[in-house]
Amino acid sequence: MKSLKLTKSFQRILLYGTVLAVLVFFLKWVQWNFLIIDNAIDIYIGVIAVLFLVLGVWIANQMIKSRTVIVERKVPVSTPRTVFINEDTLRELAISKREYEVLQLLAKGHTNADIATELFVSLSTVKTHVSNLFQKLDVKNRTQAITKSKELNIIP
Amino acid sequence: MKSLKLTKSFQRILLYGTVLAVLVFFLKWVQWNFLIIDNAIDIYIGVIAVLFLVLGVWIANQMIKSRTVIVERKVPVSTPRTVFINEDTLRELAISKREYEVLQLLAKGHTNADIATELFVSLSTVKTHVSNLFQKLDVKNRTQAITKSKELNIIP
DNA sequence: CTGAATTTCATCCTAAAGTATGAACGGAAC
DNA sequence: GTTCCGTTCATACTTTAGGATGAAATTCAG
Repeated sequence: MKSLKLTKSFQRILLYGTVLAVLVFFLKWVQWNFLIIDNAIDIYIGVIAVLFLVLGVWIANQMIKSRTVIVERKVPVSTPRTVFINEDTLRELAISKREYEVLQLLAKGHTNADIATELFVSLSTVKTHVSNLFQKLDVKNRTQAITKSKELNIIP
Repeated sequence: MKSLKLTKSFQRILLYGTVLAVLVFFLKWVQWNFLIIDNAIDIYIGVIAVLFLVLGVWIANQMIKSRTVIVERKVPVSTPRTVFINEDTLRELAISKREYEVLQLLAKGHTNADIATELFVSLSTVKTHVSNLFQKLDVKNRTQAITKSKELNIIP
């Protein structure tokens, strides 16, 4: 990246140098020819002025290709849902892996009995997990647990 | 707007004209002084060249200012959630106003007793509404009702 | 290895949810 | 008017959820 930039700068310097050299030779030639005509010094100076004016414009254009102003524009993007799970919150609430599995199934609308079957544990175990979840989420029932979990982005 | 732009252009032309006039006087003065020194024509031409080079750069900058490119950059903004309620789905499911009120409170995690109190109706009424909702949503309990309602975008 | 946290399970009890059925009332449409 | 629909309410019953408590097995870091 840096070598490329240096190369480009070098090329530009070479270009400018060449242009200046050609210009100097051209000026010397113009000076020679115009000096034959007496008192044509004003015309000569005019030519010089125009030439350097154009050169100045050209150089400035080369230096600043175009002035680009970037305007940020806020565009609402429809997110499919909150995709990102807030794992920090999950850790803060000290919800264990197993409890989180229960929470996920609970949020799907499964009953405790369903969850017990799916996780191959007893109904008592599920109830324990659920009760612990309620305490950690600071809610009183499973519907509040679902709502709060979605608000906290700890479930999709 | 257009008159303002014309005025600005006029001001710019006046500015350029004044600068040129001042420059011409300055040049004449320089020419006068330098002609005293014999063969100082090269130095004089150098001064002219530098002056008009700078002038060219300045003019180019002035021109570029009016050539500023504005690029809009779209910044995605995450919407809080799906804001739009799918009222078509709501009508298709034939969910009545009162049932929808119950559904909204239900989705907030309120118990049937809470809903009864808030809507000034009896617990029996709420239970009836809830049962009807379950049938219309084709679910078996309130947690499934919440999940499905959110999926169908009929509640926020 | 020991202690803390996790996971597991049980039992008892209460509260809430959910089902089924019937009925009364009012408004809008036919 | 009467028919349909939404809303209201009640009663009885079953199921599920939730709370409290205790305890055993497992895991895992210090």
